Amino acid sequence: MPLRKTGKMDHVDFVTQQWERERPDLDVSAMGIIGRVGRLYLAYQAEMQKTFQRFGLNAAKFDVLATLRRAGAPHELSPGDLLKATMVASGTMTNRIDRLEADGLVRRKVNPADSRSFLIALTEKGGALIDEALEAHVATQSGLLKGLKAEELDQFKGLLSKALISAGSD
Amino acid sequence: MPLRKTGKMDHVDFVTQQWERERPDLDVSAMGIIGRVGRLYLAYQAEMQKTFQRFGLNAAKFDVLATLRRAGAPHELSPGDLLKATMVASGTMTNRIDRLEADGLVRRKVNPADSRSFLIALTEKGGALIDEALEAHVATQSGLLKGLKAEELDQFKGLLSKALISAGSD
DNA sequence: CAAAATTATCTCGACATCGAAGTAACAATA
DNA sequence: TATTGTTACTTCGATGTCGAGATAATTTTG
Repeated sequence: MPLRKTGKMDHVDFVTQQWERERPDLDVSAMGIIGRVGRLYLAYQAEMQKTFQRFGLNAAKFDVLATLRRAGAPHELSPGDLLKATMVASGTMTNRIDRLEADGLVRRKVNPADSRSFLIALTEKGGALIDEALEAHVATQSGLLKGLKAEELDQFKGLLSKALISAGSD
Repeated sequence: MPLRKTGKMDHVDFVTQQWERERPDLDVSAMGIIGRVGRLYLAYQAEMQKTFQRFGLNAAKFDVLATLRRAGAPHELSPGDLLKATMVASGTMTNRIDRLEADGLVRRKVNPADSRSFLIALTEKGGALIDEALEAHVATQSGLLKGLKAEELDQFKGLLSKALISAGSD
């Protein structure tokens, strides 16, 4: 008789329970945490993507525009700077810049200090768009967390930081 | 003068601080949580991928094999069942099954109940591999969380569940 | 029972990503 | 200054994903 997902069990509970039946020799308790982090990440991505789409953007484009914007005036960074900030591969960044340039949201300027490089600069259009999209984005993010009280958010943030350290990140 | 990441500030703190300087009108507190969930997800993925690679797998293949394994004997599901369990698009699942079949880890069997469909079955090789890989995987997951005490893990799981509900998932 | 609607899977083109190799410019050294 | 090494970015082939449309089988309806 196969297990069924019932009542208030979420998907991660269901999977964990399946494993406990099939491999009772294994301790799958960590999966309850890590699985939920994964589900939460996907839920956040899906919701934030809707916001990006309202502005003709996706997460990749938003990422680059936002990095330029929060770098401060004159909103110019080299591809290498953007690489470090966004943690993508080099070819990926070239591609992202190409597409943003095609959209007229950034432009490649000569880098007087180093002609192997460029300065990627927000255009006027790009700056206006990211400022507007950002406002919607932070509203979306606040909405995603509105079910948690201030005290819970503090606790949550603390545990996330601890978990990041435990995972060897940051 | 650009901000610098210093001392025990993590990346998310750095980004948040940049935004507070550039857009002090916005409340970016939610970003501190959602950003950390993202970083944590990436850290987990990177580490778990190393385990998969030791067995010649990636997350996509592991996902399918594990779904078949935990479904219980006879370890057969239709592509549609796998679709529902793994939340990928239909073409993605076809591709995953093709590759696993090429590796000799699953095979397509006729579905006596419905000839539009198939049964995707673990081969002996696939079953042995996923059983072995799973043991390594749960060990990896436990290791990722070893910096948290049992009480913290309980709290964390509870907050993750609340956050999932708040995000409208599960 | 035949026609229409639904369902299950596959096909295929578009797109994003990675990362190794290529190109060009800069920096260090003799 | 000529050589050698390093750095910055781009190119390009492989891979994975999505999702709309195609195909074939099943189920529902008249």
